[in-house]
Amino acid sequence: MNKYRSHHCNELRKSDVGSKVFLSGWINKKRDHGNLLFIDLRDNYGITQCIIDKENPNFLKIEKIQLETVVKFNGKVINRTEDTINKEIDTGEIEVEIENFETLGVCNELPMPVFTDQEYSEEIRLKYRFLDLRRKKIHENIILRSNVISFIRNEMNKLGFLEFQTPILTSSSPEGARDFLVPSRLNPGKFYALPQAPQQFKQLIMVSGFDKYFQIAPCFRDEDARADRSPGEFYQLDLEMSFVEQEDVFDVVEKLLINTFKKFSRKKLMYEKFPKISYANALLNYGTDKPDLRNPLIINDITEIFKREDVSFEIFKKLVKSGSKVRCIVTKNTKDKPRSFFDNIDKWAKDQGASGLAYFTIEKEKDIYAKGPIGKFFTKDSLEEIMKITQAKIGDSIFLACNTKIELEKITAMARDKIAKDLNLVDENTFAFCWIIDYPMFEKDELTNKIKFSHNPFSMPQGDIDQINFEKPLEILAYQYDIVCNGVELSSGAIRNHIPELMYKLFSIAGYEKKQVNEKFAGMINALSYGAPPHGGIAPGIDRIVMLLANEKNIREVTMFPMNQNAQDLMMNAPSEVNENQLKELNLSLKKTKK
RNA sequence: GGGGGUGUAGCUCAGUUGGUUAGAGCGAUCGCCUGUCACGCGAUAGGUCGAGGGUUCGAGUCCCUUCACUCCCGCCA
Repeated sequence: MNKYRSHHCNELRKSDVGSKVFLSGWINKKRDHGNLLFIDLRDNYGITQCIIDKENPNFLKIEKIQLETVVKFNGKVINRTEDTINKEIDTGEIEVEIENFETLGVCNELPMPVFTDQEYSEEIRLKYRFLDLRRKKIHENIILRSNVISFIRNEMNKLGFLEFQTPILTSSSPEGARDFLVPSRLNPGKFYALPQAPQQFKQLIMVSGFDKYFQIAPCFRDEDARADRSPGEFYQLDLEMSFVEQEDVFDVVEKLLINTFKKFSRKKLMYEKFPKISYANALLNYGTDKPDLRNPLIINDITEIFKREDVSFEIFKKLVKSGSKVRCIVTKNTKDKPRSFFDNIDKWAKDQGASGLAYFTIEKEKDIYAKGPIGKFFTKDSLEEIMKITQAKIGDSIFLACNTKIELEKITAMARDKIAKDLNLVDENTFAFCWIIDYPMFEKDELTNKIKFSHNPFSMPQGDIDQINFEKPLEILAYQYDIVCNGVELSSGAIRNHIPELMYKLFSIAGYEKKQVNEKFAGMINALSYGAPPHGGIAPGIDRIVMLLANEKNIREVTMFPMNQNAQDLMMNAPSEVNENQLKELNLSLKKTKK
């Protein structure tokens, strides 16, 4: 038995009544009745109520102890009377009668209270993160994170994956996000980069013959923060497998995620087998490549309707003639919704910078007709055609917008969320996973008009290699895939291109000469020339998985020591200035900045 | 880099149309209280109203500039 505690603070029960114990923990709360004092003593495991009265010579001293002081109490476990039992806590049937005490860690006046349900500014929470982390909700989130990670690690081991560490100091790569750079003392003027992901290393592990690899890998990207994106660093379950096709990766990850989500959440899973949606269809039907499938609304293209003779909605017809498209969202059985419902959505769309959302409702008296401001422009036949394309029924309403493809995707995606919210269509108690597949290998940079890799330059293009038409690079699809859950992008992965000649070819389309590829991806391109197995993998984001499981909207709620939006650690004062000597050793000098 | 929101006591917030000495709860300090579990009661201390400038007889409140935090866009192979 150690000198600090015989039991932790969530251990004593009725059966312990009468025994002498000693507990250590934080003073969570005092209730001082003047001649009788209740103290809630808290540790990682729970709370035990301790009690002392003025008969005890220590009473006055204990009465003065500040909240959050760390103390050790010696005492006797006593029974609580029936009417004083606290059912809220596990130790609520007993209490500890304090005999004497020892202060183990003093506490100054607190900059923020620990025991309250109040929200505080992030600034104060991050500066005093060690106090913030004592609070129940976030304390439990961090424990959840630990449990999720060890569960995943265990599952991966069971599946025969080997866990390896890869370098943190590596080389900068030209593709992707901005790198964090680390100057090299021994190589003046040269820099390491922190890895954006262990991408090349995990492929090299496959070339080295290890067959199945995983790692809970830190990834570093110098990009601006969002609620679901930490600045600087985050963690991925990085995994890679040899001799696999896309479906083999899907099998492993799908089972792993289903097991994990079933174990750590009570929410329902909408699909036990993740639906697969092509990138092109995702953009068409949801307006985004990270659709929230809890939302049942679907976007349809009805451009063709506006080429018909019997449709007289001239504004749209004119735009369609000049290349615009028309897409629509059907809402089920909304014919009796008040006018304000429709107008609010139209007004909302205008607030988003769109030209609004036109709408009509399909009704039937003798014949089918459209009711609403633009209803008169549609004939019975054209409405029947719309109903065929969109699966709309009588009593349903149709919201439509006309614009270029990209603008339409943007506004319809937002409208889909907005309308579902207004109609309360999203079941918050559900997880809806899906795969997004068939990503294009290349895309056109809107600014420069140049062809660039749309995702991972190491992905394998689809189809027979001899048959690929490199003249039309934008039509080449890749074995590249994402997992999306509730509209959150959880991971992306690919079957890799392990054929050097094909790699050079694809890089040349994106504007890289063979020499550049050899320089920038030296380790990997070289390795692929010495017997590389076909391989592929994926990397689900750990932080976002825990965020979903903890039902949090902000990634800092599941991160122990996060940085703020400006990538500063307010507790550790990072980043900070360094002294002249350090700079000199690194062969660096600082430009004078205006201040 | 751009747009929105917020900034008043240690913490969370209120503060009307610009008008007397800027308030409350929690926390702190002091006093009373033997069954509370958000204990109760009374008192005291605690303020550069984020900062700077302007309008005005008068600014927490209106205007301009600026800073911090946050959400979003850009960015995130």
